[in-house]
Amino acid sequence: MSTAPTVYDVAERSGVSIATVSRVYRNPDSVRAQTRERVLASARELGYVPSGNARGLASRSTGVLGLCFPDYSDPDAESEAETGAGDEADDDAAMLYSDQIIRGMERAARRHGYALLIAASLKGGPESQLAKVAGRVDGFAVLARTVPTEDLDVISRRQPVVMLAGPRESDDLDHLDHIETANTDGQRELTRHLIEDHGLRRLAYIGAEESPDVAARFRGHAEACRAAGVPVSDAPDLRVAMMTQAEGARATDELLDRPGPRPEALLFANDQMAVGALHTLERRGVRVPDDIAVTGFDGIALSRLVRPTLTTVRQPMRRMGEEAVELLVRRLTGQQGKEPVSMMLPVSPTRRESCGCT
Amino acid sequence: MSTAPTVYDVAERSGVSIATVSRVYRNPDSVRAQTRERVLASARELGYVPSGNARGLASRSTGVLGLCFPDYSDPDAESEAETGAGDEADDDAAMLYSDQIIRGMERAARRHGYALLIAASLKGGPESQLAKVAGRVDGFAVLARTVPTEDLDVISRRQPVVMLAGPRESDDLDHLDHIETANTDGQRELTRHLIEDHGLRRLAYIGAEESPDVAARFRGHAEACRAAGVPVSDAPDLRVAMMTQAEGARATDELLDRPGPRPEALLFANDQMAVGALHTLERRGVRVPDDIAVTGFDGIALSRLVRPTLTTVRQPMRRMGEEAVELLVRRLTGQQGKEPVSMMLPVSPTRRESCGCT
DNA sequence: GTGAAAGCGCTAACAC
DNA sequence: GTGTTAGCGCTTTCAC
Repeated sequence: MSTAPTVYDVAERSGVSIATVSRVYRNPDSVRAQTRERVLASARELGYVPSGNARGLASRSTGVLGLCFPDYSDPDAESEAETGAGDEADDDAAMLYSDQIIRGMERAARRHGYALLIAASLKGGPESQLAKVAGRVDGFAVLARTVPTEDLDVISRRQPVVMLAGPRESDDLDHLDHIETANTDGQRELTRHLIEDHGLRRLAYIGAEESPDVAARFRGHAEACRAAGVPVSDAPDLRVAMMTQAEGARATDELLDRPGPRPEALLFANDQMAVGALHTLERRGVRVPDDIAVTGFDGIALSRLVRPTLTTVRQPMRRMGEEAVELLVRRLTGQQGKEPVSMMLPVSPTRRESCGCT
Repeated sequence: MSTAPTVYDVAERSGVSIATVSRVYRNPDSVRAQTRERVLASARELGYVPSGNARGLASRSTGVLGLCFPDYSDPDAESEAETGAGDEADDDAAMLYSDQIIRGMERAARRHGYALLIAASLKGGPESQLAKVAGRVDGFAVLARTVPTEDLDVISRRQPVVMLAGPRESDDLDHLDHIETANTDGQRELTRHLIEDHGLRRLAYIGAEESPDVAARFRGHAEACRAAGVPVSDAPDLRVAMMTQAEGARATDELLDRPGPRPEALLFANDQMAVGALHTLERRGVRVPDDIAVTGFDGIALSRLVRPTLTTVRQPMRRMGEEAVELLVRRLTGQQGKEPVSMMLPVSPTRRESCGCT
């Protein structure tokens, strides 16, 4: 792995100038075939590969798009741990959000000739992965709430940034492009379904604290309740810290142990919690959906694997990745005006067994 | 997006030299706190982010690892298309190999402070994605048969490269590090199970042409047959071009229509084909596993979703990604000797319904 | 603790 | 077609 050969080495070995070597790689047709072959030959002999760094520096573009997402490793490990024996589903069947988005972005990036740089953002500060990614790509997407707002603000001044999933955080970031899913619409429809089609009226909503996504979903829930004349509080009936299976299981116990009539339906702000609830309910001998309905949100693979299968709202994460890339590419090619773009992707309420359908 | 601010801008604005600005980002402690704050402040005001390219050029390292994988988009689209209505499983539940490997690599890379650059390799030539990736990373992994051997040969002279899945191709690449799974062992055990535990003797093996993985798997199959005195040919009973569901379905028809006694078991070289076979068998009214056993290979998520659930051999793709990163990092830090490493990861034969178990 | 200066390997005018 | 010459923005000795 001594020192990598450079244009100079190749130029010297093939008796041309470095400019010609460069041309062979950038625009082969601008070099006489014979010369080109000679250059390519010595490049091969030397083991020459153009330095992406030097190229990027000189040409001011990298041909790479990026994605920053939250460090899910902890919650993930946790959910794996408490899933318990016999249920390997979480381990490899469950595609995380980030996986889906990565896939979508990679596909779209490929179509446009870009590669994809991915990194989970750990710590903040100047040493953050965010800065690293930002410094190495032509533009990138960030999963909402992954990084401090102010950092994004700074970075978005020098390159296109698109925020994914999760509403606009504040007016400060109003100049950022932004793609979200129809959280409110999806939850409103699901709640309406429970009320009108299944005749349920005692609904309990469970979500995390301080999550804009949860807030949007709860808003839809509340709207549907009010529209149907069903009582609903101003906030979720129960708030958890992390939206994991463990927390969903615990929340279910707490809800069932509360005095007063048992809820007819448990509406969770995500699938993971709903799955945890399913476990708890089975343990307690409460039948789903006969005794109580359960719904989730997201449409993760696991939602189709559990029994009963989970009624949920599917989010088009893959498409979100694709749209993000399309938008970035448009920005980079100047096809997109100055105005910030705000896009809302439709979701798909999916009725399965846990609400009493089928 | 005008022109991005540089060290010079920050230096000037904060009244220090560019060296100091650089130090603030590389080694904050080597700068007096007061100076540091001043620099950071103007950086923030200017919207400064260090250029990864310039950094990489000057320091000769990128802090990025790479992965090149084959362009699966065609086969994937195909399998999605023919899956037909009502079966959305393929669409978002099925994690592809590459997804699993990406996840494994990303996790491991993160632990070591690296980001991950991923790219599907399309065309060959100097313009290939391979060269692009190679030029932008400190080291990378390649899914077997993704790129021409000679290209790898050249590149591996200047940076660590590890081949994933699939045996050594040739002696030319003997100096490359290499991680594979125990294809032969896994298939041998599965075939043995069918013969000894289920008493089956008329086995048909279906695999692709020219795939080293298939060759290794078939080898295990043949060994198990011979060890049990079961007749077996020198090659798979049927060879397909692509290992898709469609081909698996077609192959099943062909096999069942052949004259002579019907096979007691269909052993496919991957899960996708086996799933296709399941569809065909159901259509023809052949019961699985009562009338015929079916097995796959890989352990994709879909294998657990189909009915009957598919007996298969699970490959630890995620772990493969992790091991690849560990190996690359060891190479980069000089912790790994000069000798090429060759690693074989164990697989997990997984007995489910389609072979008659459970 | 901070500054000055010499590259890192390539691209992009601009000449020839 | 091909060569010359400046940088691109940073890191890195080596002085001070």
